[in-house]
Amino acid sequence: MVAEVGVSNTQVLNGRSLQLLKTLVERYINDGQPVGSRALSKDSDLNLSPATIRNVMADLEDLGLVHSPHTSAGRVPTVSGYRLFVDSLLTVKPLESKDLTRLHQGLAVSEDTGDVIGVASRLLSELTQMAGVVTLPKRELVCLRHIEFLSLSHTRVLVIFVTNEQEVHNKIIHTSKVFSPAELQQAANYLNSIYSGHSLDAVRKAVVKELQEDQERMSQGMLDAVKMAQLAFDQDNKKDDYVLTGETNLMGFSELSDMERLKNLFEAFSQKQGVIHLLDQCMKADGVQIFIGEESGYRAFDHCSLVTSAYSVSDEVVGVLGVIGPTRMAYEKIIPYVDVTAKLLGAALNPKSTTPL
Amino acid sequence: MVAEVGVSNTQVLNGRSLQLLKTLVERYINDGQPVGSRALSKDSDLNLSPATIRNVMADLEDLGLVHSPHTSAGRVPTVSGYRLFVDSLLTVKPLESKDLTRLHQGLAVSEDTGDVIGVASRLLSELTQMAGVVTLPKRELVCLRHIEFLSLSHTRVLVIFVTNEQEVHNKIIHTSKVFSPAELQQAANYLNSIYSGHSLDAVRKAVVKELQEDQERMSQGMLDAVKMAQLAFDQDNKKDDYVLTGETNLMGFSELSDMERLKNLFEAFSQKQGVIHLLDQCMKADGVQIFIGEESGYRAFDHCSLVTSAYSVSDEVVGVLGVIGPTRMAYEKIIPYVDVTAKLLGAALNPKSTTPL
DNA sequence: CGCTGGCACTCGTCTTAGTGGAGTGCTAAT
DNA sequence: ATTAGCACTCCACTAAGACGAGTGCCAGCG
Repeated sequence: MVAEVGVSNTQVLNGRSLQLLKTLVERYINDGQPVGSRALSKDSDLNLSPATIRNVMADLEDLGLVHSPHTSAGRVPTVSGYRLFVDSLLTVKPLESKDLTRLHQGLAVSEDTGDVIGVASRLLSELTQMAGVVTLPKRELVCLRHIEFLSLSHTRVLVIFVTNEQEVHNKIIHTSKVFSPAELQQAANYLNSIYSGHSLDAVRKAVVKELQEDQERMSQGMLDAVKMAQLAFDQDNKKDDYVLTGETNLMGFSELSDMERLKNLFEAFSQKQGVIHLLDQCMKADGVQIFIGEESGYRAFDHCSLVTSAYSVSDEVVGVLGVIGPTRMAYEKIIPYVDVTAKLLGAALNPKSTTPL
Repeated sequence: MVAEVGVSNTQVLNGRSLQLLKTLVERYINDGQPVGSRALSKDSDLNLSPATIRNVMADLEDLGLVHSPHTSAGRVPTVSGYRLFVDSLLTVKPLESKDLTRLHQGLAVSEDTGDVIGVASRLLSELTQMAGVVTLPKRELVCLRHIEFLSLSHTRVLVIFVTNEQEVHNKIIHTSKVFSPAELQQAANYLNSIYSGHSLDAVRKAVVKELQEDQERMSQGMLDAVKMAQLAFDQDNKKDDYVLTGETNLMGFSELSDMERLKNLFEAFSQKQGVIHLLDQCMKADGVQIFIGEESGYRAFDHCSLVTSAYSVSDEVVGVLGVIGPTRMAYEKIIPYVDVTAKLLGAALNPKSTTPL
């Protein structure tokens, strides 16, 4: 049932030890109490006496997979223990059908709520009873549909652009000269005719190139338009961001009942950049990725785990979503939640049937 | 120094009792411990023995202004006690100059960060070390500057409209027939020419009126435009909302260290509607308003106080801002913070110099 | 050699009892 | 009206003891 697995230590764990580690982790995840040899003896179907189990536990402890809070307590999995568990021992439970339908109806492609990201985040937190997080799609991979300029006053121009299906972004730029509404309209028309349908990243690059190379063969109007486009799509136009929901769910967990910890965690949430960096790392790999406790490298997350998955639109990874909860979480249920949500969100964002502008 | 004040009770408190209540509240706010007769005797400059003070305290307790946690503890102000204190006894401290400059530079009118609301909220939480909240300006009092329609697919039309200086709103509507981009452009032009510069509320009313009365004398194009406008400005277009920052500051206070309470509070924050309703009540009155503890009527805020002030643009109240913290807060400092911030925010939002579109 | 029962030991948790201090209410005296 | 004095209450803290859970180790058994 459980294959043998080599660990960093030269020693090889046999199937029985792994089996025991597995039931230990499962049991600990269930009731949060350190689990003793007697309980383990009953829970596992190995028919071993508590004494034997104690010997095995001593080995596991030597390997750093479990840990005893104090002399006369049972064992608790360490981070390495959890890691081994999720990597090799975990038996993922399929999603319950009611949860699956819940996800489907929430992220139905027909919906044009304009806030699919928010919906996905709420679904994650609702289903898992922990915190759900979804990054906004990467703008490099987002395609421009329409751009518009509005004069505010003097040289202040409001740029509005629509991406993908229905996302609207806006930014104020300062132009070098004063434009009439008609000129702005013309510039927008020009840019729309050329760049509509291209990714923002591509547009940015093209704009830079044009300004370097083709200045002489462009009309003044075209030149103005391109210059404004450059201002509009300037680097950190819209900083990476994410939607986090269900933070309050985290306040129920005993491992986060320490106010200091909780405060640090919530501060990390509102400062965002740490979380963003963490999530960015998950963009690289496909499929479900997990950070357990201190693995994340951020002190605020020391007692939390993060289960993430990248989501893709037309086979291109555009963002990450995931669930944040205490290290002691039901990974076997959370993983499929995250996995399926990522896939459905990708599908919902797909520019599919709708005809281009 | 302290005037006599009638209370709901027929009995009238003399100056001495009030003086004592005042120092009691001040002292309690300072160190959070129930204050005893001996301490009060030393703190007040009345030169009374502890025994006398005890008699006064018994009176105050009968009036429900103070309360004893248990037999041998000092007294703690009740909600009524706090109320009397802030209404009649409080000596407001002027703002420290460094805080004043901080506010001025943060809300300097020249800034066009586009996020003055967020800045105001952050300033409030930063200066008070509690949570800052600022409602978005009321849309009824916000004036339309420009409207634009973009066809998404079939009958789905994206409406974008700009209000005041630089705020951009968007919404997707479903039209009854399919429009060409040119038709949409025409409709937008028509609406802009008529309604630009009017408040959203006025536009909504005018639209309804036109549809009822003047249908026959309008062209088909005008009719379509007005119908779309109606969809766009339909009632709860953009629900009232607010920006809340510094929630984590609240996690340090001992009166909110109970996880259950804290969770309720944070859930109220994320559900928003309760807070919105509370803040709406503050729109009516001008100047600083205070809700102490259970006065708010929301259980989640039972142990919190809310110090608010409406902010106005050109003498018209458009929103509310405030500070949320534990009931035991330094009102004499918080009040001026809120007061000044409201005034500066109003000034920063003023359409002043910028010429209309 | 692996497994098991037994036993002494450790340690956290809970209860109980005891002590000290802070602060009150009441009463009698000024 | 104010005050000093006194008995009383109640919380907070500490110490001690009982209990229970679980361990480590050892000796015996297949």
